[in-house]
Amino acid sequence: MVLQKRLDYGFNGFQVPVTPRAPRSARRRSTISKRDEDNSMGAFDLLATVAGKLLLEGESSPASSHTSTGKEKCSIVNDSCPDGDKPLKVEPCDQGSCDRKFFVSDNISQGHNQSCSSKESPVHQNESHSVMTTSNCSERFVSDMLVGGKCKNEIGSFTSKVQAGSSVYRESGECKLDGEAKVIVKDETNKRGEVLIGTGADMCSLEDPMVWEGEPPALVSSDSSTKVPICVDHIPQKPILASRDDVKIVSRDDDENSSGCTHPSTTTRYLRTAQRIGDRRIRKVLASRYWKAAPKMKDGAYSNSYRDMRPIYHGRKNGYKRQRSQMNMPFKKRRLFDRSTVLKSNGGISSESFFDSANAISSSVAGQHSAFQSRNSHVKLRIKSFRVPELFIEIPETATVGSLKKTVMDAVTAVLGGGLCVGVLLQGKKLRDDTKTLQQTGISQDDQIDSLGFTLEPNPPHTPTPLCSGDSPRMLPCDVLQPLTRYAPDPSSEASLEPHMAALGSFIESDHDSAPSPTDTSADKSTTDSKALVVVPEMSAEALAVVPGNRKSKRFDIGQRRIRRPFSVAEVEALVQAVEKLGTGRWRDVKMRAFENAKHRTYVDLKDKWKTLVHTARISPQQRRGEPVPQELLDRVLTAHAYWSQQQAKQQLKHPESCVLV
DNA sequence: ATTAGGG
DNA sequence: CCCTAAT
Repeated sequence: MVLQKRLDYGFNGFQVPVTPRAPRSARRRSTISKRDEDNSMGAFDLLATVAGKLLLEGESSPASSHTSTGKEKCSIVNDSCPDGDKPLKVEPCDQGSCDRKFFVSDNISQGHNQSCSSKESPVHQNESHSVMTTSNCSERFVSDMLVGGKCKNEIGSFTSKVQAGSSVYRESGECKLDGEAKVIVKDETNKRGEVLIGTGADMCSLEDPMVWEGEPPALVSSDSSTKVPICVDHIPQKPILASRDDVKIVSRDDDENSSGCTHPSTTTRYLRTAQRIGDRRIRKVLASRYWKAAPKMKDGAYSNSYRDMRPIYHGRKNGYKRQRSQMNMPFKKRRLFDRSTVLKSNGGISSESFFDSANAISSSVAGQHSAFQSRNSHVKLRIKSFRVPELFIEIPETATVGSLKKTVMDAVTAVLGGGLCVGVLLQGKKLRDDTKTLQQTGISQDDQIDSLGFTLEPNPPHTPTPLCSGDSPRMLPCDVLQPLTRYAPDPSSEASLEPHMAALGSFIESDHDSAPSPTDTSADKSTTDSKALVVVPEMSAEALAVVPGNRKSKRFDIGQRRIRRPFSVAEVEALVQAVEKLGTGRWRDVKMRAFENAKHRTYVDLKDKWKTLVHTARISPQQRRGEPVPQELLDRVLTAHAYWSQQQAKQQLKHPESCVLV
């Protein structure tokens, strides 16, 4: 048996909150709640436009692992870059079938990585590029974001059409938001004459053939013969004017009704190895099923266990076993094998531990978005880009590039398809009342428009709720996870307040609505610097998982494995304390007592955690993994376990009749 | 819906 | 964490 080497790539800025499957309880819930509807119509229906159309597309796409298929959305462009950072970018693309709008490639030049990219892509050295590499990465992508086409709202209450023109600004008369406002996402030719949307090689740095393996990603053009790849991070040497018709993307939303939706959004993040220098972490992590999705992988390639703590040989054993058993498995079961292969981590460059605290996909609209007041009293906005939270990916060295692409794609897709909703921030403050008009909120005012921001959030925002927050759990300040806030050298991150994601690791659910967002404090900062737009805090992944944002996300949700959320010491502490008090057979009570507000922790989870705690306490410290649990707690675990085991035995002696014969 | 255990 | 069986 060969130990499988896995490459860990921390995607700074991806924050991949692989949308966790909704808790069972949630999954059982009714389909579409009122809230869903409300949210679906939330701010500009960007959710539907952006998340729904773009991301979910990957759902049905075949699992292609070969780069030769040209179906991958994730591309690793520059392999010449040493071990250090491997920039990746998520780009909107269209494989012709409009199956997916995103793909990831890594051709972003980085400030500290100039030598690499410059070699491959001379263009990176030009002035326009320096912008990206230095402080304006995200900004650049903003323009990339093309939102357009017709999108029929599923709720059917209204139709919105957000369009993005290419270099030529265009306004759609059909664009309607709640019948009140028109949002035009415009991609304007920038001053430098750079156009983000163009055709063919002009658009992206194709110096490196690897960029577009197979068929070049392109938008579906009205003229089917014309492919319009959208790569924002590569600044075309010359401006390319594309007519609006050139950028039409067929929406898959409602096959019958949706005609076209264009909104490729691009985000650039850096893909980097989790550790420095050629350091490839060798881990055997993730359940074998995580990797099952990666086609063409040999048995040995499968990860062996999800606990990262099992003997290697289990890997093969399990992989084989699963592989076989899967064949005779009902679909319901089988689907579980195709789960996401991504884990979310703190993404810290040097951070070792996985930690999926912020389950929030808190994607934020990074970068500036400019707004324009049109003569029709319409508010025109240009959203430069949405930030995709950080992702953490692990993949065997033996995996193909294609599988890596797919893995990344899946991760991104999972995140985006998990039910995103759009949040609107003004002056750094979140606008929660969806019923207010842009006029009322001030969005339409010239002086306010620059402080407007959008965020992509993992879960539908709470509907406007009363001031009282009693209904929602609050986040404990403790257990703040610093690493989470790490982002790639993206200038926009400066503007974004990182701290917001901090507390997500807390076992106490945070309350999106009531918890003051860090953003609030920087309102003035946003205000003046249009570049620094929003930041999006909030949302706990949990919330995300609980209520699918829309039908699509719902489908996506199916079979989605819950994201792994290691227990924090604080949680362990709470668990231990509760068990000491209640015993080991009353998980329901333990849950209610200590994890009432931690919706993502079910009593089964607690029971399982206790099980592992007992195990952990029994093994040598050297064998333990993950965030170390204070020995003191482990001692208490053993003590409590012993005590309650004894109690249980006593009970059985007293009431043998209740004892089940084995 | 819970609990207990194996995977 | 998932999945099941048994309550």
